[in-house]
Amino acid sequence: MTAKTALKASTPTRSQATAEAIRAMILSGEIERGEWLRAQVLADRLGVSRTPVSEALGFLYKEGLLEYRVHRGYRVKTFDADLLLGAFDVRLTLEGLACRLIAERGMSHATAILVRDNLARTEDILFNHEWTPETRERWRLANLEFHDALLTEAANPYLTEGVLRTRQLPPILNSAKEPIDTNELFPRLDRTFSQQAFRDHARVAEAIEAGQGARAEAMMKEHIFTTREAARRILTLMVS
Amino acid sequence: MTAKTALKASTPTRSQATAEAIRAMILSGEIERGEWLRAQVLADRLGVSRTPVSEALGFLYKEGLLEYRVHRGYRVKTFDADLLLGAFDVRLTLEGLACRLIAERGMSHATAILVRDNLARTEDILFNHEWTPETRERWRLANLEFHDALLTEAANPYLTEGVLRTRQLPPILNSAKEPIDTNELFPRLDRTFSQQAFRDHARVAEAIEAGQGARAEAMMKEHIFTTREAARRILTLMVS
DNA sequence: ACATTGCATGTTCCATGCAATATGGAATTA
DNA sequence: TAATTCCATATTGCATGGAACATGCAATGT
Repeated sequence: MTAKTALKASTPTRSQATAEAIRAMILSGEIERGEWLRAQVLADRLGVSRTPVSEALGFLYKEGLLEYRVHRGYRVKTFDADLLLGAFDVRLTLEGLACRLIAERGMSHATAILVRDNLARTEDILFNHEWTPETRERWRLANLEFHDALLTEAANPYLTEGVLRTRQLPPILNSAKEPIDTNELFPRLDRTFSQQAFRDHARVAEAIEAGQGARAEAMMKEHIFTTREAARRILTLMVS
Repeated sequence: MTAKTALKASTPTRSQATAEAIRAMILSGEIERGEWLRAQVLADRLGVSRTPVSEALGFLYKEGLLEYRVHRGYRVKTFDADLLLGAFDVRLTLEGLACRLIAERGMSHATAILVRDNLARTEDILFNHEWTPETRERWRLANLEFHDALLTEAANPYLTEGVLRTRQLPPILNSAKEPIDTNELFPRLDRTFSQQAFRDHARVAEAIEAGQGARAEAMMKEHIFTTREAARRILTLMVS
């Protein structure tokens, strides 16, 4: 455990800063799954009182990151394969819906530009550079940007919120003491996966621009389904 | 404003009881849309301190019922037609997914019994009784029970949570000072709508029991789409 | 041995006082 | 008059102490 960590002052309230700090602790594995979170301990560690800690925990609870028991407090949610796969089911359904809606109602010019640029950058990363942890991270961020751009374009808070919730689980999965580095395990497979993902993205974008709603939806669902299967394989790896 | 209201002691903590009390105030129209919620006022009215009120407001905010501004507080979220229709888009997609998953993996015996019983009761309500506000309310509860049974059977917290969020909006819609009583406006239309909903339910159940995933999904989506269109008509009624 | 009851302990839950700040209008200026 | 600055005020945000309560263990009884 690190000593008293200073909170970023960039967030307007201590509660929000505290929530982000605790979230980071969970995702980094500093706080383990199933561990009870004591308010006083967190408050001391973060240099705030128990009040903003309590608010932050409630916030993360509503986000689905923690579980709660009256007069016992909060702890990092534990989950099994069914829960993880279920999260992917919801996610692919909702992101598929987003693509169809965008295709049917048309994409804004700004998003169209962003998506095209994103695809060009992603292609460059994948095919003009060596596959190192650094390029892999750049690819991961570009990948996220693509999905976020479409979510934003869909302009549906319920859809966005639902997707964001399902995204919490996979990072927790990797927050184990010995996170699984797929790139180290299967560098070629990992790169092939990324290239396939890029081609999926391109086809989704093509379908949207052509106004092919059903195709855009199906393609996005298939795209995320691939990730779902990968997650399942990793999960079985961890269990065995 | 009523005098100091005693909170139900049935909930384990004051915060939760307070959240439910405030939710009821919003849905009953006692608190109007766009109105700022002052913590001290609510605390006095409910006979608690500001702490549980604050927690309750944060809770309802995360549920999507309120909006929040730093150092200003919370107020009942205002919404437009796009947001409401978007909520229905998400809801029909997710409940459709639930039906498909259940059809594919098979329904538990307990749920099968419950669904069959629910359909029998609903049919009785609709075809063997006069259409009064009282029977209408009984139908509404039976209708809700059907949807909840399938949500429970799907056993996917992300799906359930997403649907519950979308359900918050329509009640707010009716929380205006002069709620729209569709039954009073169009009693025949209202009953016809309910009967159509019943037949939809029956077909969904039939498809699920037959293991027809795609049909179950499509039928549930169509079923909720009908409600979506009704909501849209009501909304235009309110604006004009 | 096993179940049940009572209790000590640690933690959450809540009340309250003070500090921080967003806001609306008065005072000021061009 | 219109725009701008400044400030009083109301309200939230936060800290802290004490009440309430779940839990695990020891004592007691069957």
